[in-house]
Amino acid sequence: MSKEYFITYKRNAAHAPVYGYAPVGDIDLRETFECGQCFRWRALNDEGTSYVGVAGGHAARIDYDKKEKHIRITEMGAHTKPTDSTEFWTEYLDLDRDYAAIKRKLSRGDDVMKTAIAAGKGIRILKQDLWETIVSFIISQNNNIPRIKGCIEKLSALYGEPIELAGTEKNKAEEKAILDEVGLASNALPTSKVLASLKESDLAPVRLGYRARYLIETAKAVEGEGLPETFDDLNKLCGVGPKVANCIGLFGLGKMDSFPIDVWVRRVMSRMYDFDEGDIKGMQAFAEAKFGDLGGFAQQYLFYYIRELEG
DNA sequence: CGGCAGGCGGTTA
DNA sequence: TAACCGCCTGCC
Repeated sequence: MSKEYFITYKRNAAHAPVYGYAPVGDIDLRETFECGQCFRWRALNDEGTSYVGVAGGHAARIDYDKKEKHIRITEMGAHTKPTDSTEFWTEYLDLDRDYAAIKRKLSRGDDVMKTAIAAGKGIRILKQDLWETIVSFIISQNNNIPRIKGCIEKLSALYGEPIELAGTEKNKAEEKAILDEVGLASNALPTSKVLASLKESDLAPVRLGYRARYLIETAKAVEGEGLPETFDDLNKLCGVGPKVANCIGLFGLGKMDSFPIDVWVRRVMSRMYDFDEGDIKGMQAFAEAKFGDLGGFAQQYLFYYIRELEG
C-alpha cells in the first residue's frame, strides 16, 4: 500500500489556519513539478519539499511537511476569477484520483513500467488551464526548458493580467520578494483576447522566434472559434502538431489516454521497449494497445525516468 | 564556428 | 502521406 498524505489549505488574506483537508495518494512535489508538464513552478530548497508557482491566475507556495505528511498550500495571490481555492487546487493537483491503483495496473506484468514508476512514483498529472497549456506547449516546441521558462515569464510580465497578492502590505512585499527571487512574474499568462490583438513585433522582447506568429494565429483562432475540445481541433491550431496536441490534451483537457512522443520518449521507448527511434507510429500504436486510458500516466513515468537517467 | 533543444509548417515526389 | 528542410534563439 502506498503512503497516505494529507493536504491542508491556508490563505494569507484571512490568516485562516486551515479551510480544507483532503486525503490524497502519493505525491512528490519535485517529481510533479519537474516531470515536464509545467513551467511556472520553482523549488525553494534543495530537498524539493517547497515550491512556489503560478497557475490559472493563482500564485501559491506549497510545502511538504515530512513529519506530518502534509502538503500545505499557501495562496499568495488572490485569483482574478472567482474560483473556490479548495476546488481549484484539488482539481489542479488531481487529488481525487487514486494513483496507487494506476501504478498497480501499469506495473502488472511490465518490468519496464515497474522501473519507470519507481523513479517517479510521486508524479501527479496536473490539470491545467486549457489556454495556458496551449500557450505553454506552443512555446515548448524545438526549444529547451530554461528558455521556455524565460519566454513564459517575459510574456506574462509584459501582457498578462497582474495577480493581486494577498494579505497585509507586509505579506504582499514578502510574496513579491519570493516570486522575484525565483524569477516568476506576478502575472497570469496573457489571455487569447490580448494575444490576438498583438502584432509579431509586439512580441519581439519575449524572444519567441518563429513561435510568436504561431501564438498570435492560435489566439485569433480561439477568439473566433472558441477553445478546442478534441485532438482534431487542437491539431488545426497553428503551431500545434501531434506532439504538442497530445501534451495539451493530456495536461489541459484531461484526456488521460494521450501519449505525447518527444525525443525523450523516443529515446526511452527504444532503450526499454526495443523500438527503432524513428518509429513514432509504432510507439503510438503500442501505447494505445498496452496503456490504453492510462497512456498519459505511462508517458510521464517513462519521461521522468529517462530524464533522471540521461537528462 | 556548427550542433542542438521536449516539433512544426511548407514543399516536394 | 511520407520524407525532407529551414527555422528564432541562446548556449555549448
